Amino acid sequence: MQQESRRRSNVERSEAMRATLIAAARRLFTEKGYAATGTPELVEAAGVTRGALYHHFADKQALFAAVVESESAAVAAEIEIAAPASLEPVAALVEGSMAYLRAMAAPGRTRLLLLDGPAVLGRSAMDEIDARHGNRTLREGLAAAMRAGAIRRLPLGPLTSMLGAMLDRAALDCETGGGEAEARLVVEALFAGLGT
Amino acid sequence: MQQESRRRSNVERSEAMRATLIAAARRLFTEKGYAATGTPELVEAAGVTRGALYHHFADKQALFAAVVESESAAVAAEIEIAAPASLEPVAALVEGSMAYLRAMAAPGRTRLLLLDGPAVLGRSAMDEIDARHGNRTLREGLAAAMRAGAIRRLPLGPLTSMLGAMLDRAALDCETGGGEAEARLVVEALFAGLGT
DNA sequence: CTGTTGCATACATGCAGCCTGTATGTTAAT
DNA sequence: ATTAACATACAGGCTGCATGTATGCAACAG
Repeated sequence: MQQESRRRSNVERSEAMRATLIAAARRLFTEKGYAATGTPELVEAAGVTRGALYHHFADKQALFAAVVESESAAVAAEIEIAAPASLEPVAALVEGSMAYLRAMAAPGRTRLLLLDGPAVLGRSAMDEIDARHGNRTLREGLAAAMRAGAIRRLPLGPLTSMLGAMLDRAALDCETGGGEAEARLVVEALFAGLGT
Repeated sequence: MQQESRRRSNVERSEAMRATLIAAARRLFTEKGYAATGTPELVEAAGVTRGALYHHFADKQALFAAVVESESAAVAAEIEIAAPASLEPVAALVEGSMAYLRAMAAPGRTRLLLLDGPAVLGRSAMDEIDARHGNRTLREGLAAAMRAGAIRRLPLGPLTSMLGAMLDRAALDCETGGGEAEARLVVEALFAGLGT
């Protein structure tokens, strides 16, 4: 009956352990933040010991990075569903932006990805992660809109970076009471203002 | 000769001690970040003991908040010099924005105010500080431009917040090699796009 | 094909060092 | 004399590592 859990290949064991640790870490990091979450509490929530943690991850920060990577990918996936390439360029930008705001409304995501992430991993490391996920979708949307002549031609890197930061901030504002509708007004006005 | 430093009123002693601690803290927090700066090292750099620190500040976080408050005020002062009310509204917005970027180029300021600040003090506390300093100047500039009919009427709170975040991000990008000239292009385009 | 032998991997436990916050002691101002 | 300003000593917790143990795995012998 417990034969499957006893007789398990090493790679299965490792993957299961990593998943368990990442799941527990995501829960605690999103609920209490990075600094307030200790590794003793973390492994106790996961039902394992600190030995397992430090076997699979170099340090607490590496586990945090794994959680950030995972959540960042989940957010990007939600965006790509809401803003398919079939939409008109500017509409896709607006819809993708709103999908980002909805995705970031998941409890604790803003703290994990926007507050603790940059402070713990540093801006450059977060940029590298973002470039593969959330910001990539925005960059592609902007590039498509420029190619179609729907918005002005501007330096793509800085523009993506700055508009992304604007959306990050909108996600934070939505969480602290700011209405999503008002954010949409501003987003639409800014994208419209970029029109040729 | 040392009479002045021996015979000193208590309020003078306190103010001098607070200033000494804040100065040392600013240096270390900007050089190494909040988490990597320990209070033993901090007081040793200031030439005092930990007793003095915990006499004047509730905890390490409170000292950090004092440093943030001080730097934030300094940045706002630099902006108000560069963007006087005599300028035309949109020009004042652009010049104020560029002054903000230059002010944030001081070593370590971006880490202090944009990375560690939000993570350590929380978004709401940082907002409360910003509302009295950096973001206040932007809000006033936007309100004036709206009153003059130079830009579209949009919800002032969200607009200020999101444009401020955009400038924060531009400051970070400038630090990691991104050219200030490119940032200016984007800033000018966005403000121009807001024009009526 | 099967049992055993040797090694690598996965994990548990215990330890050392550091840091934070507080409680207690001492000096100087009022 | 009383209180404020600071120094010193202490307790608790946390991180990372080093050591110990069990389990999977591969090769070889019989």
